[in-house]
Amino acid sequence: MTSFISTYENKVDKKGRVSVPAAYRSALGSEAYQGVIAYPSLTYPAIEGLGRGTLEELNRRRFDQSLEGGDFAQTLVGRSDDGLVETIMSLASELPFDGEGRIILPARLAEQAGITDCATFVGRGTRFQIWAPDRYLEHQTAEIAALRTRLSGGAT
Amino acid sequence: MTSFISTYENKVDKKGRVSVPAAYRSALGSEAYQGVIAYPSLTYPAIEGLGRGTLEELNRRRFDQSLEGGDFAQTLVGRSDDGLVETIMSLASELPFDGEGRIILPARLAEQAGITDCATFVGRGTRFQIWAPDRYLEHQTAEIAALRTRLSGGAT
DNA sequence: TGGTATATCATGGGAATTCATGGGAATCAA
DNA sequence: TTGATTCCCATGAATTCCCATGATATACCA
Repeated sequence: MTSFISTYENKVDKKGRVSVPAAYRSALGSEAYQGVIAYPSLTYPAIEGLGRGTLEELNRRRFDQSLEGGDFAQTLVGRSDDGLVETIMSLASELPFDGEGRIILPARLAEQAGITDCATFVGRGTRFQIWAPDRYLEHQTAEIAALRTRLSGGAT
Repeated sequence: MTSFISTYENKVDKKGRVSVPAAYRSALGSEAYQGVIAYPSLTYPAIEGLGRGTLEELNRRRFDQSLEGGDFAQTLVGRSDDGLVETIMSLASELPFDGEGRIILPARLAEQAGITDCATFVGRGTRFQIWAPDRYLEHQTAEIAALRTRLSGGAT
């Protein structure tokens, strides 16, 4: 299982290129396709990222499940209550690495996340996110505060 | 299952390197990747440590669980009630051993734990902690006193 | 039992490699 | 041609690798 952890802040140059942290790249090491899948977060001003292998496993499991359930309609015409997955698929881009392990952030995604000249890569386990550094700082502060409250109130 | 026990105090050199106690290293012996995962404790001024295998299993189970439950959206956007795992992933670092079994403490983690030139490794079973020696001493005293009180007050 | 040899371990410093970053040349599309 | 994209190479800084040392513990032998 590919695991993305830790956070890194890298620069975005004039051409829109950013180095994907070496640790993330080596986490993807075994995958045939060298690059990542990116799509906008629907809940935060951020870009979501996946390895290609993760995306494929997701789609395969979803496909299998709809066939086993006999829901052929969903498989063929996507008539499903869960439009979320399909919407994301349409918004997703394949971003290949250049020789130095960089990707080019699609303008639409960068804009939506408010990313200009710096980008923060945030590991989330099986996926990762790319934020504008200042927005992430803000978000992270709130995120940790919420967790601390919960932990001090409940179990360890 | 890897088991970390006992307490060790080691030096941190100018480069931020510390030897991981040999006993901990041999506890990880069977794991393919030689190193540990570290993240800040959210309740103490300390660093928490795990074997990589533990982290991988955590991510794998989370991934499988969301797919089997048909919650594909969670896999894609992490729309979930527990931000706990995702927050920890963002705060965690992979610390590989060098040839001598040392790791480099990330500045952020060391600072948060108040560690400068010495570090105390504390076995906690399936995970371990790294403390500043003086803070740990203090914490340990309180911890033991609290236990004594609880035990003498409760059972015969 | 005493003493020595051997292995393991924590620690230190210097050299070599990796990594992020920047710019220019080559390629492609229109 | 013109604009954009991709490929290739250069650079400095940070990191990792490699070897050396001393201390401690363990094994071995007389």
